[in-house]
Amino acid sequence: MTDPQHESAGAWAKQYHLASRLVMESVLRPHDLGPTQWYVLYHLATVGETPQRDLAALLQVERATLTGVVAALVRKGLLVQEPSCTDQRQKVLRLTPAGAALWRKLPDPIALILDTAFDGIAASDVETTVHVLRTATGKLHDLLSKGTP
Amino acid sequence: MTDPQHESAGAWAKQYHLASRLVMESVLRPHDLGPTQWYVLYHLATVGETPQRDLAALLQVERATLTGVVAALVRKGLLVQEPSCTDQRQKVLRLTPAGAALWRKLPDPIALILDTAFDGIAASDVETTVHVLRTATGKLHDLLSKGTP
DNA sequence: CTAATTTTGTAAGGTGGCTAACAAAATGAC
DNA sequence: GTCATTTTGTTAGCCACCTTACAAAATTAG
Repeated sequence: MTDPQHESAGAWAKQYHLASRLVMESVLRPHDLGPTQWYVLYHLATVGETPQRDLAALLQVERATLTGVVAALVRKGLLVQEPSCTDQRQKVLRLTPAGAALWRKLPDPIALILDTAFDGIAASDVETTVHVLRTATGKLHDLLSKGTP
Repeated sequence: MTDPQHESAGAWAKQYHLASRLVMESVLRPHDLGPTQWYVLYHLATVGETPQRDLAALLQVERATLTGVVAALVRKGLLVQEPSCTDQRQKVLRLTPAGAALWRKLPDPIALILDTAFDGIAASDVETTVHVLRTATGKLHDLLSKGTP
């Protein structure tokens, strides 16, 4: 899906993203977790029990997507999903002991990626990159909201 | 899937990538094409008939993935897949007249994305961005090839 | 020439993303 | 208090990508 004719910052953002996802997947594969599954565990382990609704917003995935990811983790016995006592529509997610134990053994793929990827690159250049990509992303979102009212 | 704790250049590459894919999908949706399908048409329209094997390498997708994409386009009558006369394992892909006609009517989503996203950003900043992302991507690939021999 | 190996495409099954339609619970209007 | 609306999660169906395993054709070894 790379496009040799249009080689540009756009293509490189994609290349970087794919490479970092490959690293993440290769780190997590031995533990039988996908990247999104890891993010869910990460959040529950560091922040504690969380309503599923909030998690969808935090991870920026659709409710329906999270349903599937959570179902996979519940199937593996790593977390439980129980109805909130104050609002019976909501479900609260919490690590099981097995989930917490797994988390303790898990490497941190994000730290590995950042340490590897930006090692030796000037901080100011990284800042410029973040700024350019953030600006570009904003413009694309503007286009989307204008183009599709 | 964004990760507020680790918000960094890593997350922004992803954000940009997702935004550009959304733009591409919204441009192509009226024509009932997905991004990868568009890239296949793009290549066949600008370069001419191509062995499926080569196309997989050019688009950087797995052979198995391309099988599905090509099948969808064949189903729509936009291209044909015929065995090579010199090597009967290979299949050569070529636009049909219908595919060529559709291509002529199609907008160029890549041009739209690049024009929108990087408009008004200093060329030197874009160059820095490309350099940082390319370097970071290279380091991640190094890690992958060393880590998994 | 035959037998082993490599190359090419396909099939099956999983992940993770989306939308749309739905049911149940909570909330607001009146 | 009842009825309409909003919120929450699930289901079902689609897309694009992956890996593994396979079959058929081509190439290489002997």
